[in-house]
Amino acid sequence: MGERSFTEQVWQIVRQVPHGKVVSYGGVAAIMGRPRAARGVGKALNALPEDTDVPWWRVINSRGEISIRGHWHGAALQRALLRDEGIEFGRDGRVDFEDYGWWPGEEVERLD
DNA sequence: ACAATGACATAAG
DNA sequence: GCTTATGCCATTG
Repeated sequence: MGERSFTEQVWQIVRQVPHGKVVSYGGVAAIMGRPRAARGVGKALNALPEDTDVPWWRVINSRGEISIRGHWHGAALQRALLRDEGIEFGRDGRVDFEDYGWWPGEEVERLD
C-alpha cells in the first residue's frame, strides 16, 4: 500500500532534510511540484503522530520564523530543537536561509 | 459536492 | 519593518 497521498509525500521530503538545516513550507511544496500548496504542507505536518521519525522542526516559514500558532510550547520546543542542532537565530528571532537553508541536491558543503 | 479550517506566501498600504 | 488583505490548496466534517 504505498500511499502516495500528498501528506505522505510531504513526510517523505521532510525526512530528507539534514540535521542542522531548514526548509520552508513553500519550499517543500515546490520540491513536490506544487509551488502553491504551502498550506497543505503545514496541514500534513500538523497531522504527524507524536512518535514520528519525521524531523518536522526543520520546517519553518518563508520569513525564517517558527510558524506554530496556538500552543506556545510547541514553538518553544521547535526553537530548542533547532538550537540543539547548532542553528543560530538572529536578534529578531529569525533563521537565515543563506546559512541554514536546504534544497535537494545541496547536501554537499559549499566551499566558497 | 460544499463549506470551513489552517504549522503558508505575497502584495499592498 | 509591521499590519492587513487576498489568493491557495489539501484535508475534514
